[in-house]
Amino acid sequence: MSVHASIERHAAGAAAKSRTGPGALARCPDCPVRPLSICAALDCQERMELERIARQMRILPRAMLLMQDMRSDAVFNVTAGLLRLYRLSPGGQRQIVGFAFPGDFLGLPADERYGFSAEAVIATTVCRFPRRAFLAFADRHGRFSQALHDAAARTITLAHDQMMQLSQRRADAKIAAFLLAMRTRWARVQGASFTVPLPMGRQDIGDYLGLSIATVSRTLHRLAREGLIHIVPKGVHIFDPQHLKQRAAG
Amino acid sequence: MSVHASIERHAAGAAAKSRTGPGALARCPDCPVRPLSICAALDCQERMELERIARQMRILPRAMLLMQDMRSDAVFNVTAGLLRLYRLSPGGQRQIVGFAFPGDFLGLPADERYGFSAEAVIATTVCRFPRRAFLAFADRHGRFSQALHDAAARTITLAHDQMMQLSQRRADAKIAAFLLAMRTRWARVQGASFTVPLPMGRQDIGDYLGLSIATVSRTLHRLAREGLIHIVPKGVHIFDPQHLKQRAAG
DNA sequence: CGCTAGTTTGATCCGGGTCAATGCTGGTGG
DNA sequence: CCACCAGCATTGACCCGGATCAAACTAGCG
Repeated sequence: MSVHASIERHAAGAAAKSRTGPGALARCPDCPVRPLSICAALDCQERMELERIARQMRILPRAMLLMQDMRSDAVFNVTAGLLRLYRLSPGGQRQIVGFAFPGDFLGLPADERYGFSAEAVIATTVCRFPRRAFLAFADRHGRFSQALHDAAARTITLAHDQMMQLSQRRADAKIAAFLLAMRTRWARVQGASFTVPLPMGRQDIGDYLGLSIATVSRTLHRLAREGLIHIVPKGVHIFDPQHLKQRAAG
Repeated sequence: MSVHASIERHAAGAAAKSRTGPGALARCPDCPVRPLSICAALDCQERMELERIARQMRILPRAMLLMQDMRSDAVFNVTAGLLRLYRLSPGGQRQIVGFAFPGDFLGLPADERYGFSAEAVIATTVCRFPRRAFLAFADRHGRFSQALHDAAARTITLAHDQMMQLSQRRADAKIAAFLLAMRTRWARVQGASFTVPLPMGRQDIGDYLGLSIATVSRTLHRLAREGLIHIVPKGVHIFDPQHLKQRAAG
């Protein structure tokens, strides 16, 4: 199966009709996630220069954007949707090392090959930059390089947060911490909200937290029974974040 | 208790007597870990410029180098010894998010504050750079900036590796993976070796892998009983890395 | 309407946590 | 040189939470 299976490509400007309806691909000036992304470090002029090497891509649910150990020939900026980032252990099980939200930057590993695989959880759009041209651009623009480094540092912090979750012994603490983390990350994109979307399946949550699918389900329902959350299709309501924080602390 | 308690400071050149005996502090030209560190990206001229803002420090065992959430006023390059990097969860337990080996670079978080605490496991020496001056230097030298970014990317990969270990369900898989990882990291410093040093205590290993001290001990001895390793004071011998790899796979 | 993939829920088992006792080692002082 | 002590490591006994297996249930969707 090809890596870029069921991915549609568009030139950045091609589908731009200054519509914001579903399926529209915004050009840089209308980019909905610019303030969240590394592009926030660019001025109008520089953005136009960067846009010249960008191509927008749509990725259908379950389609793969990039694959672990393949040559990194492109880097990406997520503009909408959600990706799961995962590695496969030699033993064959999947560890989800993170989720990529709108505004997140992807695909610059230490060596020449991607460090994980990425596939769309829901319909997703990304800006694709050829790696060489992107690095050349970064080299010419110090502030942008700085933004890249900040993004890497944020990734490290998120990785450490996830370690804290993984090392929690009790399942309810893991789930509580997970829900709060998801709330925080969606808040960056959509603003604070009562309902926390969980577009990923139970299997994904389990592979992220190191729990079985059964325990994820059971624990969510236990938290619901205790009145801390309310389970809705593809998401939860969080009634009492404070109390949930207490649970996350263990 | 003060953060820099029981830490001795030395000007970079002060203790340099071109000795390499215990207690000697090498100047940059004699730096034992330069090829492993970010300084490898510098030529002789640039190294001298960077050395001017560096100060060597010795850190005694159990002394703290930096503390989570404190303002990051300096960054560090480890030249000898070993540090444990950890965060404390709100629940009060310690998660070791990594160990810093000779050649490792420390202390550039996303925001202005350190993301974790670092303390010496054994007697350790580091190069200390004032943060501002260091960033200014990096800004002037593109290749060095690049090296910094590579270091960050390697940190991310290591964090993902650790997630794989943490998410392993069986303790013997975690321990096996841990031993192999330690072997690899020491190999960068000392060259490949039959004996893998484990200067950290069982509690550290447990807090790194999300295991209790009892399980760490039991599991090590089970692996020893099965002939895969031999336990020595402050370390292990690895007889059969292949077989151990199999165990790590789960 | 029936199929499929995902989710919930129950029953059972086992690995690792916890608690506690014992053993070991290196450092200190008589 | 040896007795003692403190900190760490080892080992045993017991118990609990989450994995596993399996069955029932639900929601999309052709």
